[in-house]
Amino acid sequence: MTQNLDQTFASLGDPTRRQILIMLLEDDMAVTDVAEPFDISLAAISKHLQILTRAGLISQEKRGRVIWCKLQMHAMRDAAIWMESFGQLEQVNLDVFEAFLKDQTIRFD
Amino acid sequence: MTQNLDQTFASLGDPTRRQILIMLLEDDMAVTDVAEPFDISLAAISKHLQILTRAGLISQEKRGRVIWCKLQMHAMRDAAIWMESFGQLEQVNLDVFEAFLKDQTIRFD
DNA sequence: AACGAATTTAACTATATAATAAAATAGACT
DNA sequence: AGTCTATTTTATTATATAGTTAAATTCGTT
Repeated sequence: MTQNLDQTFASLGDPTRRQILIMLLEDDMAVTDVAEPFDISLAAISKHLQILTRAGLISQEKRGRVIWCKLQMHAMRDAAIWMESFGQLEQVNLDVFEAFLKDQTIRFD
Repeated sequence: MTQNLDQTFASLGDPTRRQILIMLLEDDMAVTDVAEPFDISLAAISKHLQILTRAGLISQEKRGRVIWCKLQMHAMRDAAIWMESFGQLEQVNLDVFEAFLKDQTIRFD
C-alpha cells in the first residue's frame, strides 16, 4: 500500500512522465510514438515508461514488435484518494477549530 | 508551475514525509517533536522537513530556539487539482468514446 | 560566561533517477 | 538469410535522496 503510493507519487514528480500520462489519456500509444514529441532519447523514454509501469500508472502490452502503452487509472486513483482524505481531515479539523472559536465567543462575550 | 508540481509530488513519494504531513494535520510541531515517533536521526528528519518546505507543503517559523513546522495546503491542493483534472479529462474522453460507439451502432444496425 | 537544548551543517556511504551513446534483441518483411 | 524497425540493455556520467555520526550554530537560562 505505502510502497505503491511511494512509487505513484514519485512517478508523478517528473514533468516528462506527467506529460506522457496526459498523452495516453487520448489513446494507447506505441513507445516510439510516445517518444516522438520529446527532445530526449528513445532510451530515456523507455526508462520513464518502465518507471510508470512499475508504479502501476500504465501497462505495456507487446503485440508483434510494438509495445503498446495503456493508461491505468487505479494507481492514480489511490493517490488521489490519499490526497482527498488528507483534505477532508483538514476540513474536519477546521470545523473543530471553528466550533472551538464559537464556543469561546459565547463564553467570553 | 511544473517545477512546483515536480517537488510536491516528489515530496509525497516518501512515506516518512507523508507521515509527517499527517502529524502536522493535528497541530503545528517543533522539529524535535516531529522526529520523536521515528526511528531515524534528527538530522534525517531535518532534511525531510527541508524538502517539504522547498515543495511548499509546510512552512517553518523560528520562535526562540524552536522551529515550528506548519502545514501549508496550497501546494497539495495544486497537486490534487492536477489529478482531478486528469480524472475529468478521462471522464470526458470516455463520454466521447461512448458517443462514438453509439453513433456506430446507429449507423451499422 | 557557561551550560544545555534545538536544530543544522559537514562529511561520508549507498542507492535511485535522468540522460546519453552504442550495442544487443526481437519481430516483420523481402 | 539478411534487412529494417521497435525497443531494451549496457556502460557511463551527473545529480538527488536517504541515512549515519560528529561537529557547529543558535538561543534561553542559570
